[in-house]
Amino acid sequence: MMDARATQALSALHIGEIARRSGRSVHTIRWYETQGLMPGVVRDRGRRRVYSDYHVGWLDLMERLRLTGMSIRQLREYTALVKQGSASLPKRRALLAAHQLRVHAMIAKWTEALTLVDAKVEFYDEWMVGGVRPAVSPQQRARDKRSMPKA
Amino acid sequence: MMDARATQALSALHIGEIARRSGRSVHTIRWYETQGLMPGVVRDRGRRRVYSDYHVGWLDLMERLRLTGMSIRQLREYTALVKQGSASLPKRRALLAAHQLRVHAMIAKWTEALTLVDAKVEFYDEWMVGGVRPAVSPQQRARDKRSMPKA
DNA sequence: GCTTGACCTAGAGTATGCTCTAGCTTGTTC
DNA sequence: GAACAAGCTAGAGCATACTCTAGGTCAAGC
Repeated sequence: MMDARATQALSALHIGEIARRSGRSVHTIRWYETQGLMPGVVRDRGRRRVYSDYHVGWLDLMERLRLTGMSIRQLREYTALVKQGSASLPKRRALLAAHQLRVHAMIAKWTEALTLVDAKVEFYDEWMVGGVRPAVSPQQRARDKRSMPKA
Repeated sequence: MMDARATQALSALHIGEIARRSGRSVHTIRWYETQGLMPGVVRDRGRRRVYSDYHVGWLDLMERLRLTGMSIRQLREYTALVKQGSASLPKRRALLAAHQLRVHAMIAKWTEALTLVDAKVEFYDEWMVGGVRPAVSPQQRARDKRSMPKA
């Protein structure tokens, strides 16, 4: 049976290992720390950064938030809240919920923007098949599509 | 009844007007031109750029493609194809269709990334209501959500 | 013909988010 | 105790996409 020290040792990771597990470079992880995005990083006697499994999950969250368009500035705000402990729970929840709303709005915007691209593709198809430029402009077509999505 | 010259005159726009109509700055529109993103721009006797209604629609398309993540480099490729005339129709269609696929893939990726944020929000809710940190990690919760979306 | 506003070119500056280099220290292995 | 990998800090460099400045030109109204 493993004792607490052994378990602790198993989840103590140096920067190279956490870089490998998170798919980032060591440079990026150190830069994240300078930007205030890495809570609870301690150092060993040789001043090396020591991470745990927690940080693998943390970097996963950071990646997802970045991927969905959250800026480094906002990630810093969120990280600062996490560092404050459980008193900041309502604020953390609000920050993430606001982000969710923004992402859903962005998806709606993208979907809307794609209507014109859809229309362009169809327009090109007709043009290629018919050999002549179709009369209806893709802009008009996109408007039609939006107003009558089920037609 | 309007003759061809009058119609032409009506749709002849200077850069300030097209900036106003497209919601961009004149700087940006000139910069787009240097980047090869403005096909068919002619000059008047005083070397001023002359646009038409076509360019308003063009800038709308550029905006939608940018918004959905297309890079300036790819917009340049697309514009170059448009400048080549109808011989490039199959390539244009392919470029736009590939972009559509990328956007749909991106939306799927975003939706997937949001599962963890959803889980975090629920986790915070429980934590706030219960006063103690819930046992299940948001990472675990996100995994559960993905594998059993209907549970 | 002079003022005024819009336009012109060339190029510098900015914001964001990394990404890498240089030069040095530390821990481990033989 | 020497070699070597991995880590450290400070700071430079880079890609993308604008955004703006400086210094001049042009057209239209008075």
